[in-house]
This record gives sequence, C-alpha cells and structure tokens, in this order.
Amino acid sequence: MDYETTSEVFQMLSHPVRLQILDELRQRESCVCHLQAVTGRPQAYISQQLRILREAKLVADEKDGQNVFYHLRSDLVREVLDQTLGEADLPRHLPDCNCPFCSGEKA
Amino acid sequence: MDYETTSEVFQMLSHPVRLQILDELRQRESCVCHLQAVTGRPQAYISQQLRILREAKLVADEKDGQNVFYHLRSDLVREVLDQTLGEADLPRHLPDCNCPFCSGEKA
DNA sequence: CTATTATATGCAGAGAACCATATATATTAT
DNA sequence: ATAATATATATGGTTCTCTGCATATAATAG
Repeated sequence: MDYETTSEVFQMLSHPVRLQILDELRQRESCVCHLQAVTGRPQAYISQQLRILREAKLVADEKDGQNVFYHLRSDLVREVLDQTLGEADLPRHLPDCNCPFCSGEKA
Repeated sequence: MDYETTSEVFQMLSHPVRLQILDELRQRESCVCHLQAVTGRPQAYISQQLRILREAKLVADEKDGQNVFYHLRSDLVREVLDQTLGEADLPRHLPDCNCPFCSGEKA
C-alpha cells in the first residue's frame, strides 16, 4: 500500500468515537442502537460515523428486520487494533440497549 | 491507552508526508535535508511536520554541527508501520541529498 | 392507516489541518 | 565580518473535519 492509501486508513482510526466503534465491531457484530449505548452518542451521530467507515470499506452492514448490524471488514484494521488497543474484552450485554442481543432475544 | 490518546497517535499517521517521514525514520536516523530529498517537499514544510511529530513525542532530534538528525522514538509506531507498510527497505544514498550520509562523509 | 421504533441523510457553523511564503537563527566557510 | 548552508518559526488563506440539529425513510405494531 502506498502512503496515500495507508494514511487514509489511519485517518479513519484517528477519531475517538470511530475507534470505539471499531473496537466494539472487532469483537462482535453490533446494531446501531448498541453502538449508541456503548458510546453514549446520539443516533444520528453514530450513523454518520458508520457511513464514513462504510464508505472507506472498513465495515459492512446487513439488515435484519428493524435493525441494521455492522461488522468489521478489514483484516488489516483488526490487526492494528489488536496491536494498539490490546485484547478486546467488552461487555456482551448493555443495560441501556434494547437490541436483540442485549435483551436476550438472540444469542 | 484510551481511545482519545490512541486516536491522537493515528492522527499523526493519517498524513502521507508524515507517514513517509516516519517510514524513513524507522529504518535509520535522518537529517532534515535527507527527508527533503526523500519527499520532494520544501524545507519549511518538512520542518513543520517534524515539529508536529516532535510535539507528539513520536520522534526526537539531535543536533550535529549544521545538521539536525531525527529518529523514531515510539516502539508502538514502529510496530504499526511494520504491520501496515511491511519491511522497510529504502535506499541508503540519495543523489539529491548532500547530507553526511548521502555524500559518504559518514557511514 | 397511524404510531412507534430503528436508522439514514442534509445542512451549517465553529474550529482545526494543510501548505505556501516570508523571515529568523545557528553553524561553518571564506 | 560576510556569505552560504541547514534548520526553525511566524503568519495567513484555503480547505477539511467535527458535530449538532432537523428531517427523511423503512419496518413493525396496534
């Protein structure tokens, strides 16, 4: 990868909320409302950051009923996050989230 | 490292010229004029980017006569660059550079 | 059909980053 | 002392980024 392309990847990582989203997604797929609960940011804000990450092809989305689930799509980003943030060990269920996983509807 | 601090490191890497400078520095220490020759950018521009990297504590400088030599100071950045840019194998001597290394004055 | 819930998009002001140009300082050579 | 070379800083205009707020769409429930 050339410097231009590589710097564009780092650009995506150079933002605390995007970083937190990617940290969550490297551990498991999450819907938007889950990421809202994790970050404590407004829904529109999360959707905007997800769009940026989607357009950079670092994440992909998959619709399931009312929810849209996002997952990490870049092995390089996964490796870089492992190296910089260490092992991911984030809570599975959040009290502030009503998503199918957090409410126990899905495993 | 928290998301805020980590994102600040990535911020430094999210710029093609800074990335090229760090790529050079992970292989060997370089003076400013060498980095000028490597990047093809004006001297003032390089000095500005070096100041940003210096203030972020990713590089350090050492004066030697007329020259100022910079070197990489962060193991984390070195590891991340190894992972993203691969093995560094950049030319030792540049025709456009008059620095002590390039002109053969120093080994 | 209407209301509700989940998600996406559009827009705009504030601030930050980028980069050029001009200038300052420090070292060495003549 | 003067000139040349290497490096640093100051300043400013332009362009991006961030982020809040308003609104749009899509799915499901009643």
